[in-house]
This record gives sequence, structure tokens and C-alpha cells, in this order.
Amino acid sequence: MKNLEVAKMLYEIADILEAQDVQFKPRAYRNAARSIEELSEDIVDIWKRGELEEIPGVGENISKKIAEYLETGRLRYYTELKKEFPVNLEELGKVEGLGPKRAIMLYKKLGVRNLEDLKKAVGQHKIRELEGFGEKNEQKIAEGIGLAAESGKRMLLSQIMPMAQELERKLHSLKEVEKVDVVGSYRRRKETIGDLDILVVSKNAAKVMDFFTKIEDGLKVLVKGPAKSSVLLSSGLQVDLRVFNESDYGAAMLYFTGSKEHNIVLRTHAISKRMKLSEYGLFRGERKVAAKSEEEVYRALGLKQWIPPELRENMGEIGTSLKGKLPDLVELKDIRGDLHCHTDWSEGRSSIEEMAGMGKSLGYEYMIISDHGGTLVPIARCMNEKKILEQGKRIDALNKKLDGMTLLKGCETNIKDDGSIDVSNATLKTLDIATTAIHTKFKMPKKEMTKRIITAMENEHIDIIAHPTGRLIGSRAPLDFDFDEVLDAAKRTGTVLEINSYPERLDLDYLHIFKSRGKTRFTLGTDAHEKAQMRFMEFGVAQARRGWCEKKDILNALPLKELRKTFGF
DNA sequence: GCCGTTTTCGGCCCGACTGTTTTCAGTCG
Repeated sequence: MKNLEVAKMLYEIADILEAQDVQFKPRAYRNAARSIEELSEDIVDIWKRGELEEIPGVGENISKKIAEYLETGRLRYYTELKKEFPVNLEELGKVEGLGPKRAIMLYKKLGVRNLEDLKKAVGQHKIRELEGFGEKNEQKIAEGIGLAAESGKRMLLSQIMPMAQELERKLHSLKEVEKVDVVGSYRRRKETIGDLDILVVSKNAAKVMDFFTKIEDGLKVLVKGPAKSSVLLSSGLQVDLRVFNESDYGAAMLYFTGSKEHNIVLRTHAISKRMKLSEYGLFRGERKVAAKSEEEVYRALGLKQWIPPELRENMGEIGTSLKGKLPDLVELKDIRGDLHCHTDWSEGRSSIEEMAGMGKSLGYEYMIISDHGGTLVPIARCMNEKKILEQGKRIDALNKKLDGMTLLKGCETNIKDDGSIDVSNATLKTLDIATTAIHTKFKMPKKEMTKRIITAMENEHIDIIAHPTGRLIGSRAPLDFDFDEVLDAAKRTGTVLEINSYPERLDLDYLHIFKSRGKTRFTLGTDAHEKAQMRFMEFGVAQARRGWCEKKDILNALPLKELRKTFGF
């Protein structure tokens, strides 16, 4: 997968062009880079099909450059630029307050090429003497170097959520605060969060800013103004807070929820209607047309529906809302059961009874017990076939005692290198729903990997492929296989792809879900290894929503009777 | 360099904060 490599190169070209005061091109390169970064498909495949120009933001010139790079392994245009400016802009850009222009300036005047050089220049107090820099800037850069290692580290949504909720509570405790909302990528329920954006309604902004900049856990105040302040928490999380009037709050919510791309399209749309949109409202000339609520602003722009935050990723949501055709997104309350759970029969930490108790308290109609089973060693405490059958009997017995909820017999088996399953068909047949997944040998040629997964799907006893891409956010890359072929196989064999709700997995991710919607349905499973983790369902639902899923796309929104029919048990 | 419910040419989001300026540039989101 060369996507990130190509994106990085385009970002760097953008930075160098910007440092040279080139107009508009930097943005063009950045747009292209961002699209490529977010592709769910390998750019090499797109190039081979001759469809580079179909990528949003990639036109004739950039596509030629990408093709040259993929074909020859280098891009002359880029190497020329780098020869002129041999600067590690990616590294230097992580220093707060240092952008491409100043970085290039530091190279020209002081020969700074990377973080190491920058440290030296700061140490020798050379930066303060440069025109346009000064003592304070030098000091800021010195602090920025220390923080650079920490910054840019994104945290999982599940780690951020408790912090966000606590900040919300603290701000609410201040009597001057009328409203608090955590917005930004948190509100859009992105799988990882870089920083938190908080909006507050208050008539006493100064008081709120004083309170916020002295907040417990604050490590450093980055910015403090009458309308905006930023604090770096000791956890490394940056929190931005803005205070607004009640009357502008909707426009502010809209603006700070983003995404940036959603906003740009929305603002451009406003211009086309001879209006101007900012965080203070939608204006026609001097007159404020709408600002109080998001609904009001969207409506005034001619959109027929309010766009849920999870959809605001510039994937066609604005055009779709103009036509009034947005999906009616699945909600947590639609989910009638968890279809991926472990217990202490394999590597889980809670008993079947404890898990069932949790399922009941969540109001579920059913849930599966899908412990690890099979012969592949690396999986902790895999059940052998005898134990799988024994567990099945135990579940049957428990079901007679359980009132109002049904336990389903399941097992998470393993896909061997050749695509066969490490549990016999005879045993798989005794299960209500059979799940399988890749847990070994994550690297093999794309063709082989594709065949391996499809072979598993063709086993008539297999119902679900769990965490299909195998990625672990921040630590393991997704498996390399042809997703379209697997999608076709899902349609053909009736095998379902899972949306794994475990925060490090969230697999399928929203781009794959978006692409698959309508071609196959999905199951949601938490992959809980203890009862409390069954609450991860909300993250899976969020991911499904980000992939535009409706209730009908999710199998565990079905009543048990329908689920039985679908899986034939 | 890209793109089109205003356009195939002529535009390209917008405002806050900071530091260094004496009216603004750079950075950030």
C-alpha cells in the first residue's frame, strides 16, 4: 500500500510551494494528498486501472506525477524541490507555531534541516536575532520542541470519552456556563481524536476563560483570549474552548463540529447562494439569515435535512441532503443483541452467567457466546472441539433458566493459511452462528490473502467474518486483500462481514462500510473480553453510522425470530 | 493545480490569536 507514501510526498510539495508564496497550488496538492490518505483502496490498483483522475482533487497534472512516482519509484519534480530545500518539514511542522514558511526561512538563514538542527539553533540563541522572529518566538519554539514528540499522537475515542465527559461536568459546575458541548471529531465520533473542541454559551466569557485556563490537569496554557483559549492537559491532550452567544450557537456548533472539508463545501455552497457562512452565522450582506441552531442554518442554505455529525465527512452528504435523501441512521437503541462475546471459557475474564447478566441489563433480546475455538496456537486458550460441544450444552441448559434473553451458541474459529477452518464441519454445524477470522500470518501476497478469505467464506457453515481487515489502530496495518472481490463473495455466499466495535479495531472502518452498504449487511459485535466491554457497542454503532448504515443494514437490529431465519438456526 | 446547481475560465473558506509589526504575516483550526 503506497497511499500514505504518496500522500506524504504531496503534502511536502504543498509545504514547499507555500513557503515560496505560490498561490493556490498548495491547497490543490493538500486536497489531493488528503483524498489519497483516506482511500480505502490501494492507489497502485487505481493507477493500474488508469483511474487516478477519478480521485477527488487529483487532476491531469497531479495524476501524471503520481504515475511517474509509482512507475519509476521517484518523482523528478519532487526531488528537484527537495534538492533546493532539503528540509524535514513533516518533523519541523510538529513544533507548535512553526509552519512551512518559517521552517523554510530557518533553513535559508540558519541551515536548519530537522528537529536536531532546530534544537542547536535555539540553544545558541540564533533564532531571536532573525527578522520577524524575536525572543518570544524563540522561547515558544524551544517549548514546542519538547512537546513535539507528544503532539500528533491521536488517542482512541474510547480513551477520550471519559476525559471529555469530565471536562463537560467541570464546566457545567460553573454557574456562568449556560451550555456546554464537546464538538469537533469527538462529536463526529471519529475513531481517533487529536484534540478536543469545546463550545460554551455564557454571558461572562472572561470568567469562563479564567476557570478553564486554571483547570486541574492543565499542564500549559497555549492560548488565552476573550473568545478562544487552548490548554494542554498533562495527558498530552490539547483542549480548545470557545465562548459564544446563545444567538450564534448553532452556527458555532456547525463550524466547530466540522469536518473541515464539510465546512468548506458548505461555505462554498453559501457563496453560490450569495451568502456568507462563518462561525457567527449565515449572512446575506450585513443581514444575519440564520445562526441560532444547526437546523436553521442548514435549512436557510436549502438543505432539506439536518445532517447528523457522523456524516459530515464530505462524502456527498450535502448534495444528498439537498435532495432530502439522507439515510435514517441506525441507533444504539435499535440493537437487540451482541454478536461477538468472549467468556472465561477461552480468553475472556467474565463467566457466561456474568456476560448474560450484562446482556440483560443492556436490554438485549439475545447475545452470542463466541469464544475462541480451534487448533491454532497463538490464540489464548482456544477451546478444542470437545469443549466447544460441552459449552453448547451448557448454553442450552442456561437458556432454560434465563428469562427474557436468549444465549446463542457461537464460536470464533480461525482461518488457516489455505482458507480452511480449524474446526470440523460437524462441530460448526452444532452452532447457531459460526464466526471465523484471521489470527495468524497477517502478511501474504494480496492474491493469496484474497483467496484465503474467500475460501473461508465459501464454507457453507461459516456465517460471519470477524474483524475482516485485521487492523489494530496505531499498531497493525490492515490485511492486504482485494476488498471488492471479498464483497462480491459476501453477496454470493451470504457470509456477513462484521463491524467489530472494539475500540482498537473498529473493523470494518467507515470507508469500507460506506462502500459495502447495499451490497451486504453487517453484524455488530463488541468482541468483549469482560462484561463491561459489552458497552463498546456504541462505538460500533458510531462506525456504522459513519458508514451511512440504516437499521436494515444491521442484522442484530432484527428480532430473534428474523435473525434465526436469516442465519438458519 | 483543481473544479463546476454561478462557471470549461476565473475563481479558490474564514476568523482568532500571537508576536512583531506601526498595519500585518504566519499559524492554527
